[in-house]
Amino acid sequence: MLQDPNIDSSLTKNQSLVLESLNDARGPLSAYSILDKLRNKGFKAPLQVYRALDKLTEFGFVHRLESLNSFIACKHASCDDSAATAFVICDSCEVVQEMSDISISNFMAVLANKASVKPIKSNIELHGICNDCEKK
Amino acid sequence: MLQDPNIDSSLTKNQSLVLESLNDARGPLSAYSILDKLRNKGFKAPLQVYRALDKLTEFGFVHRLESLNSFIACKHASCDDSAATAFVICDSCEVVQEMSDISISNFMAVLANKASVKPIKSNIELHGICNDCEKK
DNA sequence: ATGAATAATGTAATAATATAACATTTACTT
DNA sequence: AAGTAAATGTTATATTATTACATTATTCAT
Ligand SMILES: [Zn+2]
Ligand SMILES: [Zn+2]
Ligand SMILES: [Zn+2]
Ligand SMILES: [Zn+2]
Repeated sequence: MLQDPNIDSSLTKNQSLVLESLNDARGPLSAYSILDKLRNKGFKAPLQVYRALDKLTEFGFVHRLESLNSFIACKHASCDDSAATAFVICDSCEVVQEMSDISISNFMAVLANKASVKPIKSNIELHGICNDCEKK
Repeated sequence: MLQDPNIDSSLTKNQSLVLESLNDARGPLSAYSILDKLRNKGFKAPLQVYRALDKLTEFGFVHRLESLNSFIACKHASCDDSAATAFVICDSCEVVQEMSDISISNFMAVLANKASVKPIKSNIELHGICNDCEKK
């Protein structure tokens, strides 16, 4: 084999296929729509997708959008554990912006402190109408 | 009838029953666990619960926890539309704290502005381990 | 009061999302 | 090569949510 077809050689075949699907998509995908896209690559059962998504999420390559029951490839070079991320979702065109800056992490740290909770994972999703859709 | 049994007389019977279930619960409930609690009050189908939850959410009496696919009664006198709310969830004991102050609203307004999006609804959920569970 | 319009409900069927269980294969370590 | 851990294949099932359509209750103008 001349070249590793995986984007990241540490990924397994199923993980690579799922990540490619998400990278190719212009928006978030449900697990079952990923399954449908990968049926011609041999995928037959939802668990193949969910297992790959679990790992990809663990690695930080994929995020789950809780309010949409769907998944999206990380748009950042690396969303390490310390960096909290927020998603801004247009309810009209379904475009998702992934925002990740220190002010988000700081805000969540303050919130955790106020609530006397040791933070594990934060989930911030803002639904609205994007500029382009608003103009129409 | 001497007295209206509803907490809020504007609520219908099904809405009141669902809200009472959530008020009685010590944590968030799934729609199906609400259904089970209300079978002895005549509930037979999930739609009875989901329809009541839709209205209660619209009125601001109930919030949906997206990351848990579950619902919780609002702990504030009134969570009006302008006040963003954040939920802090202990992954060990499942206690949920509802936080609502102006800094949360301000933070989401800044986020919306950065993303050039007109905000509709925000969802902030922080998972962690609460003080009590941490000590154990 | 009466009838039209609106809102809420009842009920059955089905769709959409996610996991459990167990056998098999592959990759890594020694 | 043998042993271990990780990943995969496959079937069945659990959980969450909605569609569709008939019925009943409430509201409001006449
Ligand atoms: Zn990311
Ligand atoms: Zn848009
Ligand atoms: Zn509230
Ligand atoms: Zn706790």
